[in-house]
Amino acid sequence: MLKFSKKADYALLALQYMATVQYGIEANPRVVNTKEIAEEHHIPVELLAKVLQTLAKHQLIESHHNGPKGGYALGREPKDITLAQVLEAIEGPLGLTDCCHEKDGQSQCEQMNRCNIRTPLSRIQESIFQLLNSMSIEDLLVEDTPLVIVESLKLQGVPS
Amino acid sequence: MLKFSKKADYALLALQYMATVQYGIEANPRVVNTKEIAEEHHIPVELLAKVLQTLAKHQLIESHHNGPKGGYALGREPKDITLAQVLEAIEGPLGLTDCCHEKDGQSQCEQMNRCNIRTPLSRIQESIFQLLNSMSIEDLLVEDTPLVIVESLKLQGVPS
DNA sequence: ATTTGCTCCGATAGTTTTGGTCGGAGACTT
DNA sequence: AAGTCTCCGACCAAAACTATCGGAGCAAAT
Ligand code: SF4
Ligand code: SF4
Repeated sequence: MLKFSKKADYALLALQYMATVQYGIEANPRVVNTKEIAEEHHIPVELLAKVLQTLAKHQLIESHHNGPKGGYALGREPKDITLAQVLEAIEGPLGLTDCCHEKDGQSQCEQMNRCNIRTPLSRIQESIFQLLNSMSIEDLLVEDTPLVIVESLKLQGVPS
Repeated sequence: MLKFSKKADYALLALQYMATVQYGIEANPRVVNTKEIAEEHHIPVELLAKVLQTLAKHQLIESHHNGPKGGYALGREPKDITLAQVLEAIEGPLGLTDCCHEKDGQSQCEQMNRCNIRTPLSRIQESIFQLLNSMSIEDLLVEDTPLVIVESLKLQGVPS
């Protein structure tokens, strides 16, 4: 739990790659095909294909099925594609708990009536969502990404 | 993905309940047994039992196996039990990606070498972790929890 | 016009995770 | 000694995730 799925990971990888091609330092705007991305990152081709299809269906990328020169390209500028959008495209609407976006009656959680942790959790949920929404593909676009782990980034003072 | 498991949910529910009993407004310090919590919240008894065992093993609660009057009680004060601790107790160490706490070589992710999204993602991971660590059981302890959804809490300005 | 290389879509296996169950051993109270 | 309780490990079923396959359609190159 609380972990990205492989598909989400692949999606981000692919988007980052496409963004680099189109908007990177050595910008070379062109469409890229599935196989290219897959081989570049050692991702199973067919699975990546389906991920890209899903992204296309959600308007995040555009498919150019133009025979041999077909492929995909970003649908908008990198900064207009937030991580939250990507994640929601890949794995339905995201929610920490079963209860958080329930429209009709209590279809899901049996203990909703007796539940005292719902509000605090939905608050956390909201925070995470905003965090994910505040980052875009552009933020992944740093060339020469250092592989060191950020050991202690400034804690952005969560109010107690 | 990016969702609490039932077990984690049950754990929080149970901890909240125990905290209420011991530290709530009508404080009535006593040990509570598994069945009581389960019936109170309509949780399968045996599953909750295992969750509680796990929590006990991680020192978050104390087991008092004293025959008929046995049960569990919090091991520390509610404010000293953070959500991150609970989650890690229930589902191993939490990490958004497969790559984030790898000690030895690249056991997991095959595309780690070509990966340009690792650093940004680990930053997000870190933010979420700190968020989870900044909330404790005490924060779940509000009596009469309002069921309204918090619409817009302060976004803690992620530095660009 | 035919071939080629691509996207697209649905269906389908294999595997892992999760949710939930069972039964026995140990410990304390009565 | 009997009865309840926790404890612990093993077990099972269902769902989700990962990955694979096969075929249809389309546009450019030949
Ligand atoms: S137990 Fe509470 S927080 Fe968890 S899913 Fe049910 S209503 Fe939501
Ligand atoms: S693709 Fe990159 S971010 Fe994802 S698990 Fe692998 S190394 Fe980590």
